[in-house]
Amino acid sequence: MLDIKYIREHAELIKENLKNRGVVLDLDNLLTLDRDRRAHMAQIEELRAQRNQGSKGKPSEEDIAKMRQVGDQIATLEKELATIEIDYNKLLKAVPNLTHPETPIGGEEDFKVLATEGKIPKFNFEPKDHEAILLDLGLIDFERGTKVAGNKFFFSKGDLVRLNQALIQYGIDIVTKHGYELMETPDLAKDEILEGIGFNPRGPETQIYSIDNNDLSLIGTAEITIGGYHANEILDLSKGPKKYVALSHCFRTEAGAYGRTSKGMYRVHQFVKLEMFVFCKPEESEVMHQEILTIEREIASGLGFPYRVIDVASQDLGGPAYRKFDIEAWMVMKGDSASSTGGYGEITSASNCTDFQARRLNIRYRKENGDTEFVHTLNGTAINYSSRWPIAIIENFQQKNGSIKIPKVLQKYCGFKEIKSRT
RNA sequence: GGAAGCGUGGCUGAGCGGUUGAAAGCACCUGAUUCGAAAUCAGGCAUAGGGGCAACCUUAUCGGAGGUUCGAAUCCUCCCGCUUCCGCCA
Repeated sequence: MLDIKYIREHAELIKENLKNRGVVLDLDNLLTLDRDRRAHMAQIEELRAQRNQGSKGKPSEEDIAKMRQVGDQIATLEKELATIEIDYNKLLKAVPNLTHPETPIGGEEDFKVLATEGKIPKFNFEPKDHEAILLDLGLIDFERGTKVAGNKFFFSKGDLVRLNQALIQYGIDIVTKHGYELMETPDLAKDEILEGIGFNPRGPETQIYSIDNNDLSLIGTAEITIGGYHANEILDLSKGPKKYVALSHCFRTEAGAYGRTSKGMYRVHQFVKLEMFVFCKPEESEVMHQEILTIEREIASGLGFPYRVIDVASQDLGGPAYRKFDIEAWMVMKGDSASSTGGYGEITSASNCTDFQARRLNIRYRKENGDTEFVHTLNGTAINYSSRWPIAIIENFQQKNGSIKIPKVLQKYCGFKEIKSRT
């Protein structure tokens, strides 16, 4: 959520930003509602002042009659105000965050490549996608996953499970080394927390599973629970930013997702993710954004598959992000023609959300002069399993004989150097 | 899941329909006293919104949301949380 004062005073800039982000929204209507809202508030306050004055001490019968009238007027105005505020809040929450000046303007394809690392593998055999490899090795069961929980759920088995655990151990060791406090979070959160972070828990376009007869939803990422962790708090950031790394399950309905990019574990309803989250002062957020990206690269580079870093374009940012860096790993499954051996697929996303989330979650910090100010929040993927990180490993390090070489850094965690068929 | 009790400012804690944004104490800040400190004395000490160049004015907030009333921290309803007891259970 943006500050209405800022919107009021920078209407043209906001309109430009809406255009750049491809968001259609009637800003003039919001400004009209804002004026109307404040006018109503002024009137109500005036009448309340009258009533407060009139109701002091023991009023006479005459005063009571008069105040009863004032009360009726207040009630009428309050009803009008409530109606105005429904539309006002809906519109205000729909205004996306401002955009970093260096963010490329444009759609999904208009990202800017900031860095490329590693060599694209050259296979002296026909490489397979992870689904085929894992099925051949007997380490994944989609059919029974579907039987038990529905399409896009699956069972992981044997050494794949050990690989998953190793990935998390490896990720935890690297991130905590950088001073991030390790947490495990609830896998469910209240709708108000989801909304504060910028998710839409219910409604036709939601990506979130919600629980019936309850205000709880399954979280799509630990970003939700860690953001909520400090909701309605005034933080002490005098000793530096608050940095967390949190492990949770992630649940996504992925409504409408289909086609080639949904193959195997790329787009699933449930996975596990280790997520970094930072609360910091506004002047620190750009540096923290770089730090998160650096840690993500350290994790990816250690595993040894090729990847690139992109500066995500304006229309692909989502509402809360001011700027977003994605790491995309090379994956065989991403080959989009018979001639190509692969393509890039997103494995991390690091967002600087400035004060957009903090404003709604009411998270501030105490400045040295005693004032409070909204913090900036940032989040970024450290690593995950049952989804894209194992894909990158399995597809890049597959061998001609159908086995998978395990990156050296993982071997001490999982206790084996390769995954091979047991038959 | 059932029953009872409770949720008031940074903390302790009064108030249970009418100058109560809220007594008192602790903590904290300023000043007096002191060579300095302690003690003592005087004063200050919540947050957010709206208006005003400003001094200032005004509204809201006593777990949350509604309701009753001319008027609610105080009464009613629902929700959330905490404590204790019972039940159930990894």
